[in-house]
Amino acid sequence: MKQDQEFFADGMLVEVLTTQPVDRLFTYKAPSAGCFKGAIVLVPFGKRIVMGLVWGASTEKIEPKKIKTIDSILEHRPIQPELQNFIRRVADYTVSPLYSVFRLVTRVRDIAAQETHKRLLFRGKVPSQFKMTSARARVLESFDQSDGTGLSISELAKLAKVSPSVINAMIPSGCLISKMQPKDLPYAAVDTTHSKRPLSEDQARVVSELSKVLDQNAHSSILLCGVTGSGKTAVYLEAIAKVIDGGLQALVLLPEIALTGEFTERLKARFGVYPAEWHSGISQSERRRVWKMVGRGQAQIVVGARSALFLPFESLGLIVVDEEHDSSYKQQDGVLYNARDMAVLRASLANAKVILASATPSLETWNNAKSGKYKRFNLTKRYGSSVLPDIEIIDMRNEELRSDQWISPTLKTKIDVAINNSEQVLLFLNRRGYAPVTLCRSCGERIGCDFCDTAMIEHRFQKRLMCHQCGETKAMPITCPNCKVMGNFAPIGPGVERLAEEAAKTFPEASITVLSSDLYKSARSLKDELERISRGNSDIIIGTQLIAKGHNFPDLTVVGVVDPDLGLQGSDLRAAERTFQLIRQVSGRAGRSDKKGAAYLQTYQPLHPVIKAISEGQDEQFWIAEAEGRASAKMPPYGRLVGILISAQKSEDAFELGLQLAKSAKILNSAGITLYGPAPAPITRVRGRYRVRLLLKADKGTSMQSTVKSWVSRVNLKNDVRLTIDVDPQSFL
DNA sequence: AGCACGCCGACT
DNA sequence: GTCGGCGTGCTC
Repeated sequence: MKQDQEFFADGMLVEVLTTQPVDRLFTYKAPSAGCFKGAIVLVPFGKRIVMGLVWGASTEKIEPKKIKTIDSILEHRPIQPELQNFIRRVADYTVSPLYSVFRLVTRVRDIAAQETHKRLLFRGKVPSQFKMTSARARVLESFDQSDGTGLSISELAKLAKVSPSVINAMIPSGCLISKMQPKDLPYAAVDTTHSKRPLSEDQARVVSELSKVLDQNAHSSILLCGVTGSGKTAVYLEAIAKVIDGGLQALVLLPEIALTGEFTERLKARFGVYPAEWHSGISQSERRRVWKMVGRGQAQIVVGARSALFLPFESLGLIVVDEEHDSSYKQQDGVLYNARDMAVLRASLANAKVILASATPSLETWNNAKSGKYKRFNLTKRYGSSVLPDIEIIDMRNEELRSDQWISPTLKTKIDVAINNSEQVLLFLNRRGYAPVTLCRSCGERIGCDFCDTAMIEHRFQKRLMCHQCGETKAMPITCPNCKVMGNFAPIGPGVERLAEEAAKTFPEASITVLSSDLYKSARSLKDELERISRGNSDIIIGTQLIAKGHNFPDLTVVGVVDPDLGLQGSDLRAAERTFQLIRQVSGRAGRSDKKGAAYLQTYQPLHPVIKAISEGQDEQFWIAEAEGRASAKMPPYGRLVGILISAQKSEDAFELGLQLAKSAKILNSAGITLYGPAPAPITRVRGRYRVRLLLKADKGTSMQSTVKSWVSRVNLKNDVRLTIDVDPQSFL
């Protein structure tokens, strides 16, 4: 909800948060025209002019002659108190300096620049004696299909598939009108009545219950839980419609930018217009447009990645976090925040609603719903006539299979049947590349990365070895780096590329596609490939977790989970949960439209709780068991964790700091925090830097941040030693 | 982050 | 003498 801000007249003293890496506020004089709290300004700082945010009245006593005056105020409206509070709360929660969070808000080039203009065409009347040609007709037709906000000559030429000269020749006749327009245009208004689709009984029930919650004038968090194919999207699109009708803005977060294309088409079909998009694939000029329009309320729906959470909305009414359990919502560098949790925080500060949507919610969210903190709505049936796939276990202990093969005889017969019926098959293996390990047969040497403490993974399509930690590649060596024997290397274990090789031999008639993030240069080329597959141009699709994230293949009836045991290894806190979510999602890809599907899990551990829960459809039982395990160990969400990672060029330097911190563990203990470590990180070296870890654990109710901050600030970091604090860590590597 | 200041070693 | 290496400290 829009709010008016406090005003500071000429010469009044205000505190300003700058983008400069100094963890404090600075006092300035308000400019002659005055300024509002929340204004984005330019201020003199040392010898330079930097961007800043008017934080509030200054209470600091400082030498008057030191105080400088604010240079200028950006055209942009002052940011809402809600966003200012959000900046502060995110900084506190993640133990980051304020300026680093402020930088997430202003990470747009040229927002300080003056508004520029460009020439755009609009539709005019066709004069009576106008000579119509097929090219000219195409131009007018393309125009009528556009959203009416104006097109440049080159855009129109591209749409109508004509040369720009055709268009230029049409302008004098008056059927196209050329006008100078501000470069950053408002987004076309959403029409919430554009195309209401019929909802199933199940969906209609949830929409009507949800509406009651949306009508309340208070913040609330909602878990929208529904099996794959139950139509969660259709439900939350109606929630968005309701919020837009109420004059507020909506933000939809997606975990993967590859999904935005399909999603924006869906919004266009429902609301008649494309939404504003915000993610790393968007051009600088489009970013600036989104940023400005969001602040004026002229972008009603924004679809984006986690960073969209920091946009300066004029009046935010709803945030939807789709696939809320997805681990990519956790930012892995800079400010380490979880976009799902911060979405809930921002919605509460903005007095807005938040909908967390998932077929397989995170244990955190599941627990919040159970305790009543979140309202939970369930979609229990698949939309239309489609039914959930059968899930069967293939007990690998009873299958005869060579050690360099991974498609069991049982799975092979299922695939044969599907292909004979012209149906599609999906083989899921969460491992990129050809083989995860390459060994020398003569001496047993494992080819490792020169900069990290990890194995190099063979990528046969690129004909290179690749490090999945740092991205470094090198050619396959000719001789063994250890024993110098020539060309005697053995690939160990499967990757998707190797599985594809086996599939090609086993099913010589089938057309096979491999989907793996490293095989596509852009989101665009991946999207094209997904569309090609949807049209049925592939019999067998082999993919990593990329394919688990919501893309529909209508002819897909058989899903083979090649190695479901893979994710269960390792000591990761969330290994079971993540494996459950991943296999559940992948299995759900089988059988849409009107064809029943089946998923097969090739496991050596058919009695493992995760495998059993999935095959027996006991989702709730799984959560209950997982919750019990975590609660008894006081692990999240029933306890709190903060990870500390120290890295340095020299292993001793990192350890020295770790030990120094451990010496002052007393202040942690008296605040109810237990310290574990220091210990070498599981991956001890990444990009040539040695890593040492510490882990802090406390009871659920404990607020750890301020204690951790003062504990860490007691030590100073020398030369190249770096320390990061990770609140609610998700990875412990 | 950037920039000035300042305290050392190596050079025209 | 004085040029420039980069450790230290400051920015309203």
